[in-house]
Amino acid sequence: MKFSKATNYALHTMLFLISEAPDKPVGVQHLAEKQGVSPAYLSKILTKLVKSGLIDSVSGANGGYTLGAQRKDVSFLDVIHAIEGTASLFNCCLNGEKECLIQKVMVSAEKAMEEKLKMQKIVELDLGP
Amino acid sequence: MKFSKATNYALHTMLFLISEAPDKPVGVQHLAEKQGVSPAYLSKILTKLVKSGLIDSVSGANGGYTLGAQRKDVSFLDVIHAIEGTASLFNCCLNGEKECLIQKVMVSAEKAMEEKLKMQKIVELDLGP
DNA sequence: GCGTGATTACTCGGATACAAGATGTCCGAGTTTGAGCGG
DNA sequence: CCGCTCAAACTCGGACATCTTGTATCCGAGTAATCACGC
Repeated sequence: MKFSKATNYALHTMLFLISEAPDKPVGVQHLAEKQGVSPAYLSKILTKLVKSGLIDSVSGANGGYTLGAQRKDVSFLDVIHAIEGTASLFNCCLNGEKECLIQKVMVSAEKAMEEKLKMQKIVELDLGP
Repeated sequence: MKFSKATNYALHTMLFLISEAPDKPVGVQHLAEKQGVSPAYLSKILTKLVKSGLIDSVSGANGGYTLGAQRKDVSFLDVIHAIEGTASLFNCCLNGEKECLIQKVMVSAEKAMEEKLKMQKIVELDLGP
C-alpha cells in the first residue's frame, strides 16, 4: 500500500512541463536527467500520460513531450489515475454476503482522499503560496 | 497502490470477534474457515494485531484469539496501521530540493483519508442501521 | 538555388530481466486443557 | 478420590516456496528535422 515511484516521476514531470516549458516540446532525456531516472523508464511512464490525454508527444528530431490543450485543468488525481489506474483501492472479495459494510467504509474514505486530490490542480503549485 | 488482502482479512476478523465473540477466545481455524483462508496465513496476520495490542492471544487447548480490553475504541485506522505500517504512502525521494510541494499535497490528501478511517470505529458496524 | 536522399535525433512499443513485496505453506517449540492411570 | 503423567489441541515464530507487481533495460520500428550532395 504505497504510491509507486512512477507516480512521483509523473507528477514531477507534469510540474516541470507546466512551470518551465508550456509550449516547446521537451525531450525525455532532459526530463530524466532532472529526476535522476533512466530515460527509457520515464518514457514508458509518460506514454501512459499521453494515452490519458494529459500531455502530447511530438515525434522526430527536436521532438519530446508537451502539454496538452487543457493544461490548466490537470489535477493530481488525473495524473494518479493515469498511472495507478482507477480501480478501487480495496475490494472485499468475500463471497456471497451481498454488500460488505467494511468495503463501504473503505471506499468512502478513499473518496475523501480523491476529493482532495481532485481539487488540487498542478498549475496552482507553480505560483507559490 | 492497493490495500493488501491481509488488511481485508484483519478487518473481517476484528468485526467477527466484536460482533459474535466478545469474550471467548476463537481458534484460528474457525476464523480461517469463515473467510476461506489458510489458517497458517491468517495466524501470521493476527500476530500483527496482537503485537499492536488490538487483540490478545490465548495459548494452549481451547485457546485462540480474543478481544483486548479497549475493544470499543478500535478504529479502521488502527487495524490498517497494524497491518500496512504507519509510513507515509508517498515519499518524494528527490534529492536536495529542501521541501517538495508535491509531497506536501500528497501527504495532506492522505491525512484526509486517515481522518475518516480514524473516526470510524469497527464496533459501530455491528449494530448497523 | 533547389530538390532528393541520407543521416541524425527523437518517440513508441514490445520483449525481457531483475527485485521486492504480498501471499501462502511447513515445521518445530512452547503452553494449556483434559483424560487416563496408579495410588 | 486425589495427584501425577501424558497426550491432544492450540498458538508462536521462523524458514521456506510461490506469485504478482513495480522497476528498469534493451532493441527494432517509425517519424520528422536537418544536413549533404548533385543537378
